[in-house]
Amino acid sequence: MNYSKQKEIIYKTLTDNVVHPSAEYIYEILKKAGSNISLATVYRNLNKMASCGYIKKIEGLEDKAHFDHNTFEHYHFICQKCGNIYDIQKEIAPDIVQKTQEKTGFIINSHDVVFHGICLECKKKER
Amino acid sequence: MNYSKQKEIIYKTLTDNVVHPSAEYIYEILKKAGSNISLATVYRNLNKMASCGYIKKIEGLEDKAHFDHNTFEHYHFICQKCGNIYDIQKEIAPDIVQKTQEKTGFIINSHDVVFHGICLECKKKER
DNA sequence: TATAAAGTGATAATTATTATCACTTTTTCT
DNA sequence: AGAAAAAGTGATAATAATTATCACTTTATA
Repeated sequence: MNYSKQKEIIYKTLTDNVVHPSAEYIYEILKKAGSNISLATVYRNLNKMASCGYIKKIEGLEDKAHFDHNTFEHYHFICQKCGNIYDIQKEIAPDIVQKTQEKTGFIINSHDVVFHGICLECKKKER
Repeated sequence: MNYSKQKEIIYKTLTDNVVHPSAEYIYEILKKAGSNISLATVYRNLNKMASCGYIKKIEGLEDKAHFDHNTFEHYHFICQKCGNIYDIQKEIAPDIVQKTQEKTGFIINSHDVVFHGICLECKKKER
Protein backbone atom coordinates (compact mmCIF):
# COMPACT_ATOMS: atom_id res chain seq x y z
CA MET A 1 0.00 0.00 0.00
CA ASN A 2 1.74 3.12 -1.24
CA TYR A 3 1.61 6.55 0.21
CA SER A 4 -0.68 9.13 -1.29
CA LYS A 5 -1.76 12.56 -0.18
CA GLN A 6 -5.39 11.51 -0.56
CA LYS A 7 -4.95 8.47 1.67
CA GLU A 8 -3.47 10.61 4.39
CA ILE A 9 -6.34 13.09 4.21
CA ILE A 10 -8.96 10.34 4.23
CA TYR A 11 -7.39 8.69 7.26
CA LYS A 12 -7.23 11.99 9.08
CA THR A 13 -10.87 12.69 8.29
CA LEU A 14 -11.78 9.28 9.66
CA THR A 15 -9.95 9.80 12.94
CA ASP A 16 -11.41 13.26 13.36
CA ASN A 17 -14.92 11.91 13.06
CA VAL A 18 -15.78 9.90 16.09
CA VAL A 19 -19.10 8.79 14.68
CA HIS A 20 -17.94 5.89 12.51
CA PRO A 21 -18.60 7.50 9.15
CA SER A 22 -19.53 5.78 5.90
CA ALA A 23 -17.52 6.31 2.73
CA GLU A 24 -20.17 8.66 1.40
CA TYR A 25 -20.08 10.69 4.62
CA ILE A 26 -16.32 11.12 4.46
CA TYR A 27 -16.64 12.11 0.82
CA GLU A 28 -19.18 14.81 1.73
CA ILE A 29 -16.95 16.23 4.45
CA LEU A 30 -14.03 16.40 2.05
CA LYS A 31 -16.12 18.03 -0.63
CA LYS A 32 -17.39 20.67 1.76
CA ALA A 33 -13.81 21.32 2.83
CA GLY A 34 -12.97 22.13 -0.78
CA SER A 35 -11.15 18.90 -1.62
CA ASN A 36 -11.61 17.32 -5.03
CA ILE A 37 -10.93 13.77 -3.88
CA SER A 38 -13.33 11.52 -5.73
CA LEU A 39 -15.78 9.10 -4.17
CA ALA A 40 -14.01 6.19 -5.82
CA THR A 41 -10.78 7.20 -4.14
CA VAL A 42 -12.50 7.36 -0.78
CA TYR A 43 -13.84 3.84 -1.23
CA ARG A 44 -10.54 2.56 -2.57
CA ASN A 45 -8.50 3.89 0.31
CA LEU A 46 -10.90 2.94 3.07
CA ASN A 47 -11.12 -0.60 1.74
CA LYS A 48 -7.39 -0.85 1.30
CA MET A 49 -6.66 0.41 4.79
CA ALA A 50 -9.29 -1.94 6.18
CA SER A 51 -7.84 -4.99 4.46
CA CYS A 52 -4.43 -4.11 5.85
CA GLY A 53 -5.93 -3.92 9.32
CA TYR A 54 -5.01 -0.27 9.59
CA ILE A 55 -8.65 0.65 10.16
CA LYS A 56 -11.81 -1.39 10.69
CA LYS A 57 -14.74 -1.89 8.36
CA ILE A 58 -18.09 -2.29 10.08
CA GLU A 59 -20.74 -4.06 8.06
CA GLY A 60 -24.29 -5.07 8.79
CA LEU A 61 -25.43 -1.69 10.04
CA GLU A 62 -28.23 -0.16 8.02
CA ASP A 63 -27.39 -0.94 4.44
CA LYS A 64 -23.97 0.57 4.01
CA ALA A 65 -20.51 -0.02 5.41
CA HIS A 66 -19.00 2.20 8.09
CA PHE A 67 -15.40 2.66 9.06
CA ASP A 68 -13.67 2.89 12.38
CA HIS A 69 -10.14 4.07 13.10
CA ASN A 70 -10.22 2.20 16.39
CA THR A 71 -8.60 -1.13 15.57
CA PHE A 72 -8.73 -2.29 19.14
CA GLU A 73 -11.05 -5.28 19.47
CA HIS A 74 -14.44 -3.93 20.41
CA TYR A 75 -18.12 -4.05 19.49
CA HIS A 76 -20.77 -1.64 18.34
CA PHE A 77 -24.13 -0.25 19.31
CA ILE A 78 -26.31 1.53 16.76
CA CYS A 79 -29.07 3.80 17.97
CA GLN A 80 -32.32 3.18 16.17
CA LYS A 81 -33.36 6.78 16.80
CA CYS A 82 -30.36 8.98 15.96
CA GLY A 83 -28.35 6.46 13.95
CA ASN A 84 -25.18 7.11 15.91
CA ILE A 85 -22.78 4.27 16.39
CA TYR A 86 -21.16 3.75 19.78
CA ASP A 87 -18.23 1.59 20.80
CA ILE A 88 -18.84 -1.21 23.25
CA GLN A 89 -15.94 -2.71 25.14
CA LYS A 90 -15.20 -6.34 24.47
CA GLU A 91 -15.24 -7.21 28.17
CA ILE A 92 -18.97 -7.88 27.96
CA ALA A 93 -18.15 -11.25 26.42
CA PRO A 94 -14.62 -12.18 27.35
CA ASP A 95 -14.28 -15.76 26.16
CA ILE A 96 -16.77 -15.75 23.31
CA VAL A 97 -14.27 -16.81 20.65
CA GLN A 98 -12.64 -19.53 22.69
CA LYS A 99 -15.98 -20.98 23.76
CA THR A 100 -17.28 -21.03 20.23
CA GLN A 101 -14.14 -22.64 18.90
CA GLU A 102 -14.34 -25.32 21.57
CA LYS A 103 -18.00 -26.01 20.91
CA THR A 104 -17.77 -26.13 17.13
CA GLY A 105 -14.23 -27.00 16.15
CA PHE A 106 -14.38 -24.19 13.62
CA ILE A 107 -11.50 -21.79 13.10
CA ILE A 108 -12.58 -18.28 13.98
CA ASN A 109 -10.72 -15.47 12.27
CA SER A 110 -12.93 -12.58 13.25
CA HIS A 111 -16.24 -11.77 14.83
CA ASP A 112 -18.60 -8.88 15.17
CA VAL A 113 -21.16 -7.99 17.77
CA VAL A 114 -23.76 -5.37 16.99
CA PHE A 115 -26.45 -4.12 19.33
CA HIS A 116 -29.52 -2.21 18.23
CA GLY A 117 -31.50 -0.03 20.58
CA ILE A 118 -31.90 3.44 22.00
CA CYS A 119 -28.93 5.42 23.26
CA LEU A 120 -28.90 7.45 26.46
CA GLU A 121 -29.42 10.81 24.73
CA CYS A 122 -32.45 9.62 22.79
CA LYS A 123 -33.81 7.81 25.83
CA LYS A 124 -33.81 11.10 27.74
CA LYS A 125 -35.46 13.02 24.92
CA GLU A 126 -38.27 10.51 24.68
CA ARG A 127 -40.06 11.57 27.81
CA MET B 1 -50.13 -9.27 7.34
CA ASN B 2 -52.66 -11.07 5.20
CA TYR B 3 -52.56 -14.60 4.02
CA SER B 4 -51.38 -15.40 0.53
CA LYS B 5 -50.55 -18.62 -1.22
CA GLN B 6 -47.17 -17.16 -2.19
CA LYS B 7 -46.29 -16.28 1.39
CA GLU B 8 -47.02 -19.81 2.50
CA ILE B 9 -44.85 -21.28 -0.24
CA ILE B 10 -41.98 -18.89 0.50
CA TYR B 11 -42.08 -19.70 4.19
CA LYS B 12 -42.12 -23.42 3.47
CA THR B 13 -39.16 -23.03 1.13
CA LEU B 14 -37.28 -21.18 3.84
CA THR B 15 -37.88 -23.86 6.47
CA ASP B 16 -36.93 -26.62 4.05
CA ASN B 17 -33.57 -24.99 3.40
CA VAL B 18 -31.36 -25.24 6.41
CA VAL B 19 -28.64 -23.13 4.84
CA HIS B 20 -30.04 -19.67 5.61
CA PRO B 21 -30.91 -18.72 2.04
CA SER B 22 -30.93 -15.27 0.52
CA ALA B 23 -33.99 -13.89 -1.25
CA GLU B 24 -32.41 -14.57 -4.61
CA TYR B 25 -31.66 -18.17 -3.63
CA ILE B 26 -35.24 -18.81 -2.59
CA TYR B 27 -36.41 -17.26 -5.83
CA GLU B 28 -34.18 -19.60 -7.83
CA ILE B 29 -35.48 -22.65 -6.00
CA LEU B 30 -39.05 -21.62 -6.66
CA LYS B 31 -38.36 -20.94 -10.32
CA LYS B 32 -36.76 -24.33 -10.77
CA ALA B 33 -39.76 -25.90 -9.09
CA GLY B 34 -41.95 -24.33 -11.76
CA SER B 35 -43.41 -21.54 -9.67
CA ASN B 36 -43.95 -18.13 -11.20
CA ILE B 37 -43.60 -16.19 -7.97
CA SER B 38 -41.68 -13.02 -8.74
CA LEU B 39 -38.49 -11.87 -7.08
CA ALA B 40 -40.26 -8.78 -5.74
CA THR B 41 -42.79 -10.98 -4.01
CA VAL B 42 -40.04 -13.04 -2.43
CA TYR B 43 -38.40 -9.89 -1.06
CA ARG B 44 -41.73 -8.43 0.05
CA ASN B 45 -42.78 -11.50 1.97
CA LEU B 46 -39.44 -12.25 3.57
CA ASN B 47 -39.16 -8.66 4.77
CA LYS B 48 -42.71 -8.61 6.00
CA MET B 49 -42.32 -11.85 7.91
CA ALA B 50 -39.02 -10.64 9.34
CA SER B 51 -40.48 -7.37 10.59
CA CYS B 52 -43.27 -9.31 12.28
CA GLY B 53 -40.67 -11.49 13.97
CA TYR B 54 -42.03 -14.56 12.25
CA ILE B 55 -38.63 -15.21 10.71
CA LYS B 56 -35.19 -13.64 11.16
CA LYS B 57 -33.24 -11.45 8.78
CA ILE B 58 -29.47 -11.85 8.95
CA GLU B 59 -27.48 -8.91 7.67
CA GLY B 60 -23.79 -8.19 7.45
CA LEU B 61 -22.83 -11.45 5.77
CA GLU B 62 -21.25 -11.03 2.36
CA ASP B 63 -23.18 -8.27 0.71
CA LYS B 64 -26.72 -9.56 0.76
CA ALA B 65 -29.28 -10.38 3.41
CA HIS B 66 -30.06 -13.94 4.44
CA PHE B 67 -33.11 -15.31 6.16
CA ASP B 68 -33.55 -17.79 8.97
CA HIS B 69 -36.73 -19.54 10.03
CA ASN B 70 -35.19 -20.21 13.43
CA THR B 71 -36.45 -17.32 15.56
CA PHE B 72 -34.89 -18.72 18.68
CA GLU B 73 -32.17 -16.37 19.91
CA HIS B 74 -28.91 -17.58 18.46
CA TYR B 75 -25.85 -16.42 16.55
CA HIS B 76 -24.16 -17.19 13.26
CA PHE B 77 -20.92 -18.38 11.81
CA ILE B 78 -20.10 -17.87 8.14
CA CYS B 79 -17.43 -19.98 6.52
CA GLN B 80 -15.02 -17.91 4.47
CA LYS B 81 -14.35 -20.92 2.25
CA CYS B 82 -17.72 -22.48 1.41
CA GLY B 83 -19.96 -19.58 2.35
CA ASN B 84 -22.24 -21.75 4.46
CA ILE B 85 -23.88 -20.20 7.47
CA TYR B 86 -24.04 -22.15 10.70
CA ASP B 87 -26.07 -21.53 13.84
CA ILE B 88 -24.20 -20.86 17.06
CA GLN B 89 -25.96 -21.32 20.37
CA LYS B 90 -26.38 -18.21 22.48
CA GLU B 91 -24.86 -19.89 25.54
CA ILE B 92 -21.41 -18.72 24.43
CA ALA B 93 -22.28 -15.25 25.80
CA PRO B 94 -25.00 -15.67 28.36
CA ASP B 95 -25.30 -12.21 29.90
CA ILE B 96 -24.05 -10.09 27.05
CA VAL B 97 -27.19 -7.94 26.82
CA GLN B 98 -27.56 -7.37 30.54
CA LYS B 99 -23.90 -6.47 30.94
CA THR B 100 -24.00 -4.04 28.07
CA GLN B 101 -27.15 -2.40 29.34
CA GLU B 102 -25.62 -2.00 32.78
CA LYS B 103 -22.41 -0.55 31.41
CA THR B 104 -23.99 1.90 28.98
CA GLY B 105 -27.49 2.68 30.17
CA PHE B 106 -28.67 2.15 26.62
CA ILE B 107 -31.84 0.24 25.81
CA ILE B 108 -31.00 -2.84 23.80
CA ASN B 109 -33.73 -4.18 21.54
CA SER B 110 -31.74 -6.71 19.58
CA HIS B 111 -28.23 -7.85 18.93
CA ASP B 112 -26.33 -9.96 16.46
CA VAL B 113 -23.14 -11.90 16.72
CA VAL B 114 -21.41 -13.07 13.57
CA PHE B 115 -18.25 -15.13 13.39
CA HIS B 116 -16.10 -15.47 10.30
CA GLY B 117 -13.71 -18.34 9.80
CA ILE B 118 -13.31 -21.85 8.44
CA CYS B 119 -15.84 -24.57 9.18
CA LEU B 120 -14.97 -28.13 10.09
CA GLU B 121 -15.60 -29.53 6.60
CA CYS B 122 -13.36 -26.99 4.91
CA LYS B 123 -10.73 -27.34 7.62
CA LYS B 124 -10.49 -31.06 6.84
CA LYS B 125 -10.29 -30.50 3.10
CA GLU B 126 -7.44 -28.04 3.46
CA ARG B 127 -4.79 -30.56 4.24
C1' DT C 1 -71.94 -10.25 -2.10
C1' DA C 2 -69.84 -5.67 -2.64
C1' DT C 3 -66.36 -2.75 -1.18
C1' DA C 4 -62.02 -1.88 0.95
C1' DA C 5 -57.51 -3.48 1.87
C1' DA C 6 -53.68 -6.04 0.91
C1' DG C 7 -50.98 -8.81 -2.19
C1' DT C 8 -49.00 -9.90 -6.96
C1' DG C 9 -45.98 -10.00 -11.36
C1' DA C 10 -43.42 -7.30 -14.24
C1' DT C 11 -40.31 -4.03 -14.50
C1' DA C 12 -38.31 0.58 -13.66
C1' DA C 13 -35.75 3.03 -10.25
C1' DT C 14 -32.55 3.54 -6.53
C1' DT C 15 -28.47 2.97 -3.80
C1' DA C 16 -24.08 1.37 -2.40
C1' DT C 17 -20.18 -0.24 -4.33
C1' DT C 18 -16.80 -1.78 -7.85
C1' DA C 19 -14.58 -1.73 -12.49
C1' DT C 20 -12.53 0.75 -16.23
C1' DC C 21 -9.43 3.91 -18.35
C1' DA C 22 -6.44 7.62 -19.56
C1' DC C 23 -3.50 10.05 -16.81
C1' DT C 24 -0.50 11.37 -12.61
C1' DT C 25 2.21 10.31 -8.61
C1' DT C 26 5.18 7.40 -6.10
C1' DT C 27 8.62 3.89 -5.79
C1' DT C 28 12.45 1.31 -7.38
C1' DC C 29 16.64 0.39 -9.57
C1' DT C 30 20.90 1.49 -11.67
C1' DA D 1 19.32 11.97 -10.26
C1' DG D 2 16.57 9.88 -14.00
C1' DA D 3 14.00 6.23 -16.32
C1' DA D 4 10.96 2.49 -15.98
C1' DA D 5 7.65 0.05 -13.27
C1' DA D 6 4.08 0.03 -9.96
C1' DA D 7 0.49 2.04 -7.67
C1' DG D 8 -2.80 5.69 -7.15
C1' DT D 9 -6.29 9.16 -9.09
C1' DG D 10 -10.70 11.48 -10.99
C1' DA D 11 -14.43 10.77 -13.78
C1' DT D 12 -17.73 7.90 -14.94
C1' DA D 13 -19.79 3.49 -16.50
C1' DA D 14 -21.22 -0.88 -14.71
C1' DT D 15 -22.99 -4.06 -11.32
C1' DA D 16 -25.72 -6.07 -7.83
C1' DA D 17 -29.03 -6.05 -4.19
C1' DT D 18 -33.09 -4.10 -3.01
C1' DT D 19 -37.20 -1.10 -3.29
C1' DA D 20 -40.89 1.53 -5.71
C1' DT D 21 -44.50 1.75 -9.06
C1' DC D 22 -48.60 0.30 -11.31
C1' DA D 23 -52.36 -2.14 -13.32
C1' DC D 24 -54.45 -6.08 -11.81
C1' DT D 25 -55.95 -10.06 -8.63
C1' DT D 26 -56.81 -12.07 -4.22
C1' DT D 27 -58.24 -11.78 0.49
C1' DA D 28 -60.75 -9.72 4.32
C1' DT D 29 -64.67 -7.08 6.06
C1' DA D 30 -69.22 -4.96 6.53
